Amino acid sequence: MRTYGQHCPLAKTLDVMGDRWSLLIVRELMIHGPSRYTDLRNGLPGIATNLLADRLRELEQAGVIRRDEAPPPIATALFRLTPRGDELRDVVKAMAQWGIPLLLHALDQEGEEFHSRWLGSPVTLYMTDTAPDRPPITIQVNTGDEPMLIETIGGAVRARPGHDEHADAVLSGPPRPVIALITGRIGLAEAKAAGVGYTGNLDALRRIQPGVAATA
Amino acid sequence: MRTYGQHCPLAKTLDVMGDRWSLLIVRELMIHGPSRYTDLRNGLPGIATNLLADRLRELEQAGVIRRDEAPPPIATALFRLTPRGDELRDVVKAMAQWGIPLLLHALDQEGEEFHSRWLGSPVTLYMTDTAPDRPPITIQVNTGDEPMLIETIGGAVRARPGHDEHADAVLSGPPRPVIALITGRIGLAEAKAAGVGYTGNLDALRRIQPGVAATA
DNA sequence: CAGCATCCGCTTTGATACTG
DNA sequence: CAGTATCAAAGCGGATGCTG
Repeated sequence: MRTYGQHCPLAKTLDVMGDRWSLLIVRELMIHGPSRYTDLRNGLPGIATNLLADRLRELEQAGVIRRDEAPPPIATALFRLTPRGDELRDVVKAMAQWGIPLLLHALDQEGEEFHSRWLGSPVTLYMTDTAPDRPPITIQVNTGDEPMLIETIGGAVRARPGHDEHADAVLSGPPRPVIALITGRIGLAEAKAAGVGYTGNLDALRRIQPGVAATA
Repeated sequence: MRTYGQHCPLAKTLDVMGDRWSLLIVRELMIHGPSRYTDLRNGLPGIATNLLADRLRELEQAGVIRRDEAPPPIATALFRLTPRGDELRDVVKAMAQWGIPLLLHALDQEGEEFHSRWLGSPVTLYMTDTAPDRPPITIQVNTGDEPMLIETIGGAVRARPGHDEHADAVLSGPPRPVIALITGRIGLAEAKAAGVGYTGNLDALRRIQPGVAATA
């Protein structure tokens, strides 16, 4: 293993998690929960198969993930985060937050080929339900190629394709201002000016945006 | 530039900051402020000179750092974080926090060659003065090869070699439990059992430990 | 087919030497 | 001091093949 050889906590973390793909593997496990080798492969387009195997070994050795062999009859191994691996959530969140402007900028650049499912990463990585004890909420988002639902579930926030007649709020408009509004980069007024329409109660949105930092 | 090609804010951040040394350069600028090329080189033992030059170019292009040419007479360029670069503080902090156990583990392993100056990274990266409006505090730490002072200054926390007769508190003992106590991994009772002695008021310590997360 | 290991060409990194 | 130039070694991406 190549290390920085520095007695610094940041350098130590990079010694373990600084290799290419490592943090993205952790992201996959955070978003989707325990996953098979192939699930990870599908979620990480471009990774070489040997690299994925290498990384999984290294992360297991570092105590970040665990490989659970499934029971003998059916059986394919499942990879899941250890508690120690789950503690990387703050790291992933901080990096995801920093990346939101890059994401918005990329949307401006790369033509019109936006897929609604891309909402998944910003939402799941970046948002937390700050009031998990209150009734769950659902926000429907109409942007891009298919409607998406943003839902709270057990303190976390998920996004999945779908629609719901009884959503607490409905957002519609071009991807860029919609994402900027969702992630709190712009306010409602600015979003409206950029073509975002909504119905329902947007307090629901405020509940799942960062700000209060309910992680601690 | 090699990118992951994913529409995910984490992947976008890694596209920019995921290369080897990049985050450590940012760390140097966070700890020491605007720095010359040689200062960075000294703070990053092992980096190849061409890599440092490459990274500085890339980070400048990404808007993370700025290169300020000094005025014509004297003159050597200074590198400093842009506001956008300074926003990486949460990322660095989260990674540093995750790395504390690795640091402690490394101290157990690597013989007795501990240098007190290594306190610098954990302290500066990991701690924040949660009460910057109150009078500054000073904690003297006697561990390793030379006494260190931990001081609050303008909301930040620094560590530097030195001693102060009038420090608010004095900690003494073996490096491992001292660091664990400082970073809040263990409590006072456990630290005492591990050979840590103290005089003065340890409330000062509590003021600069994480917990309340005064970053937002 | 899932879960790798192997081989190969390319890119990135590391160590050192050299220059304005 | 602040880099550039050079070259070997390591890491990575892609394809392929092997094993249950």
